Order: sequence, then C-alpha cells, then structure tokens
Amino acid sequence: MTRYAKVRFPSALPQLDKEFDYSIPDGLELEFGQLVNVPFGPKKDNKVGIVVELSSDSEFSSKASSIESISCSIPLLTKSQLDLAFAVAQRQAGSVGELLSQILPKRLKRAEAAYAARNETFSGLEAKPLIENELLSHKRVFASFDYKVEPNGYPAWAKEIALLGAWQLGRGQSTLIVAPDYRAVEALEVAIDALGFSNYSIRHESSDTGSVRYTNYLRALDEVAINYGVRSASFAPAKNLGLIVLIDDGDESHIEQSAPYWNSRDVLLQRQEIEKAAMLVTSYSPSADMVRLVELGYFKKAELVQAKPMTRVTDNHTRLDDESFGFISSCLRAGKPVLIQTATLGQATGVACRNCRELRECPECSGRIWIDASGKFRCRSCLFSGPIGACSCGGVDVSIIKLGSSGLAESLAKGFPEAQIVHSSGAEKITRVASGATLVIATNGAEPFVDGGYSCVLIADAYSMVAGSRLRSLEQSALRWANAASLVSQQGLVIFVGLTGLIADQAKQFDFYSMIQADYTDRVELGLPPAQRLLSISSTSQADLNDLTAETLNSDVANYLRKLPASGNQIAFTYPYAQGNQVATTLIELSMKISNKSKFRKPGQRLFRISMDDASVL
DNA sequence: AGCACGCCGACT
DNA sequence: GTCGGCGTGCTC
Repeated sequence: MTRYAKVRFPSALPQLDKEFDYSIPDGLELEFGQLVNVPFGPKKDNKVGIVVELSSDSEFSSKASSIESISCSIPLLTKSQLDLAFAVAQRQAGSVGELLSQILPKRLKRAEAAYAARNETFSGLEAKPLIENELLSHKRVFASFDYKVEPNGYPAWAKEIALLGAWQLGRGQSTLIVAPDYRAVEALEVAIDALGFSNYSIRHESSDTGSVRYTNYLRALDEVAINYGVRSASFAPAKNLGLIVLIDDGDESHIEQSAPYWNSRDVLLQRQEIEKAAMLVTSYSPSADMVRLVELGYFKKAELVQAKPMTRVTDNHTRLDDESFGFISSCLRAGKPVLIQTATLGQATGVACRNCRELRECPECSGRIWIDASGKFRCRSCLFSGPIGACSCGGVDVSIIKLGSSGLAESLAKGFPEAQIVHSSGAEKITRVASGATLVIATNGAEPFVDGGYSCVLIADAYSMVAGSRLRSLEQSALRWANAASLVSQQGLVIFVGLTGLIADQAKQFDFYSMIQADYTDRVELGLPPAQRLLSISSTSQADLNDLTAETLNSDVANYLRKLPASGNQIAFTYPYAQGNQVATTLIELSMKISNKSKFRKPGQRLFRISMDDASVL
C-alpha cells in the first residue's frame, strides 16, 4: 500500500504556507523532521521540504508526485519546534513557513559529516540553586537576584542561572537560557565555565561561524545540555527541556525585527506550555508584561533580593551636587573605578526656554530637541523637524545649552586628570575594563564589567530618560538604571541624578517592582499595552490599507478593536488577549484576499506589515 | 518564488 | 491571421 508524507516548505510565501502531499517510494524510510527533495511547480524542479507527517492515505493521491530523495537524514526539526511555529504563527498573524525558515539552521555538509554525537551523560550534582523550591512548586516564577558582583566582575545572577542549569542536568533535563545581548551571554558563559560545565553547555549565537552554529544545533538535538544565547535561541532545539530562563524580558533586543515580529517572552511562554517545562523570568526591574502575568497569578513572584546597594538621589538635573562630586572624587583618588551611565555619548546639546529655563521638548514625541546645521529644530528621538512653538510658560526665545550628561562627564574627566577615561557604547563592544582609577562613561546597556564592581555608579540622565513620553519609557529606564546599579561593589554607592517625587523614593529603595506596578495600573485604566494588546498595520499602498481597515471594521472582530489615532500610512488598534487568535485569523484572511487582487503589490515584497504586538506605536 | 495559462495590440 | 505583453493563479 502506498504511503504518503506531508511536507512543508521553509518559505515566507503565504501561498506556500500549507502541507503538500507526496507519495513515499517503496523502500524509502522517512522520519518526522527530515529534509527531503521533492518535485514542485510546473517544471517539477526539486525543492527542499520538511517531513511533518507520515500517513497511509492522502486526499491528493491522484495529484501526488513521489519524493525524490532524502536531503538530510538527521531530522533537523523536532515536533515541539513545529508546534511552537504553529502557535507563534497563529499568535502573530504570520505564517508557519516563514518561522520554519528562521528556525532551520543553514546546513553545511562538511560540519554535518564531521559531527558525531557524544554519548557521555552527566551524572550527579550537589548544587542547590536559590530558587529550586519555587520552580518545583510553581513552575512559572518571576524573580530578581541580588545586586551583587562576583570577584571576577561578572554579576551574581549569571552564577545563579548557571547553577540552575547544572541542577537541571542533575535531573537529566536540558535548560534553555535566553539573554538580551552578547554581554549577558558572555557573563553566562564565564559562569558556566567557572562551575566546570562548559562541556555540557551549548551556545546558540549568530555571531559564531556557520559551522560552529550548525554543529551546536546538531548537538542541541541530541544532547541534554545547558543551551544559551540571545533572542534567536528561543527556537533552538533542546533535548528533554526542563527549564526555560528568560533574562530582561522587557529589553527591546528581545523583539524580532522581521515578520512575524515575535518577541522572546511570547515565544518562550508558549514553549513553556508546549514542552511542559518550568520557566524563570528574571530582571532587576520587571517589564509591565511580567507585572501583568504576576497579577493574573500566571507567574509567581519570588522574593530573593537581600543585598541592595546604598543609594543617593539628587533632584537637580543640570549639575552634580558637591557631596556626590566629592564621593566620586574620593573613589578615583583611592584608585577605584566609577561608572557613569548616560543616554547619549558625545557633545549632546539641548534647547532650553530663555524665560523659564526648562528644557524644550519635541511637540511630536517629547524627545530631546536640538538645532541642526541649517538652524532648524530637530528631535533626537523621532523624525520631527520644524518650529516648536512657544514654551508652556509662554516664552518663545530659546538658548542652546550643553546637557547634563556629557557636560557632567566632561567636567568630571577634567577634574580628575589622573583617572583613565573609557567610553563604551553599543558600537564598541567593550565587555570588561581593568580595575583602578577608571572613569567609565557608558551608554545605556553598554556598561562594561569590572573586577569587584564599581565603587560608584552614577545614573546621569535619569531625568531625561524618565521625561520621554513613550509608553515604555519608564520601564526601559528603570531596567537600565537597575542593571547599571547591579554592577556596583559591596560598599559602593548608586547616585540617581535629577529624580524627584515618588519615582525618586522608589529608585532610592530599589523598589522598581512598585514603580512599574503603578505604571501598569495606569495602563489598565487606559486600556493600553500590556493591559490590552496593540495591533499595527502599515502598507506601501494607502488605498489597500484603507481597504483592509474598512473590511476589518466590517468583520466579526470589529467589536473587539479600539482604533488609535492614525499616523501616516499606519493604523493601530488595541484588542483584548482573549480575542487575539480570532483577530489574527481574520487579518490573515483579509490581508491575503486584498493582497491577491491588489495592483500595488510588488514582487518579493509583502503589501502589508502586520504586527500583533507593536511596541513602537505609543 | 517560478512558471504556465490566457486574453489584447503590432507585425511577417 | 500569429507573436508576445505581463495580469492572474497554482504548485501536492
């Protein structure tokens, strides 16, 4: 009797996003997840597909061609990866095929031939991770670790997470750790190595060479191991997955920039359900999304933080007070390192009202305003350019001022000629600096590690970071502050410059959870993310966008959608979580229909950009 | 994506 | 009367 295989193609084309049936030639043994060459299209060219089902009959039996050959005998896709692709495609209104093309590794024949599975299994570990009981009893846990630096300069959380991985190995299970950036990946790697587990760990890192990446993918398919990497590792295979760890889930680097615009948190939450694993989300300051999940009771908040650094908050954002200046001075004189966190490096200038002296803000996004070479007002955060009108005090005259951070950094640098000045921004990839009388000026998220930690961490731009009026400004800022603060030494001091009111008090107590919780409560009242989800649709064709908007508002999901003010060729709606699947299904259907008959669709380019969770709109 | 099918204008 | 334009639609 003829047997059939259902095959999917790793392709972003929506028309190919379904299963195709092929008959299996006699004598050919197939397995789920194998790559096969199949004839496809009018010319019956060979195309590589993935076996996703084996069956004894097919409704296409008359049309079905026969599988040409096996392209890769190692099954490269697991059933849970396919389930995850389905779940994510459904949630994000995307296609399974485009996710498969993101998930599957680039094959390298030589690496494949050289690969040999190791049979060594790990046995026994006496490790007792901090959070073991919570994970065993609650399965899904949110926690912040101590603000503590190891003697080698790496943060203590990395060691705790490595310990969790080792503990899982002792139980015969894999761990998957997803970190926001290469800095965190390095900290994890060092911590895993220090425990003596590098042989049982697998790094999933896109900056590795192709053969290393592919070999690591193959290893992950059949070794129980500690898997770790950045965002893309969310889809990496993991044998017998017992624990998922997500670090800094609110960090923007966890958002995939290509369709279907998934983020690590959403993917891993679904993966946790599919693979029945435990899950730990950890960050010093929570995302509003995690606050929501804790309030829903879906996540359990574990109380772990015991060590908090000393803090000092100043309310003047234009200059540093004498006491803080004196403290930094004494640190540098004593040969101890100091970290200054700024929003931007270099000669940042701003525009202030000549009457009331307040900083002027962008009329579009409240970002920082500067004056370009042609004398026009421009915004540093958005594309705004043009007149900014009168100040809220009525004043129209402005003066150009040098802003706090760089001015501060500069004056500190001048004040301490003996200090070595190190600049670190995202572009420079400095992960470590030497201890000593070093003044490190780093942009958000680019703070290097230093042996023993910094004696002083100065959050120089707290004022302007909080002043941003984007929905996620406070969340993003608090995460940056908390992460910088976590690099301070035991007797060190954290100084927040220019904070006032409740936020100043919460920062002083390192109570970022309450800070974000209050922020989240406001958003619940306003029905804004993450209390509701936010959908955005844009298109190169305004006419087709109008069509899709009209048809969507005519469909059965219209009642769940609340339209937000449109900006340019983008429309946005908020909608409840419960109707997410329905909204996604409707959008896939309607966008396909309109796209198919559109005169404006360009080959190889999709007509609509649909994001089911767009963080950039508000 | 390819590629064929199909229905309208300028050519031996 | 045919060659070929690329709009429309399918690929198991």
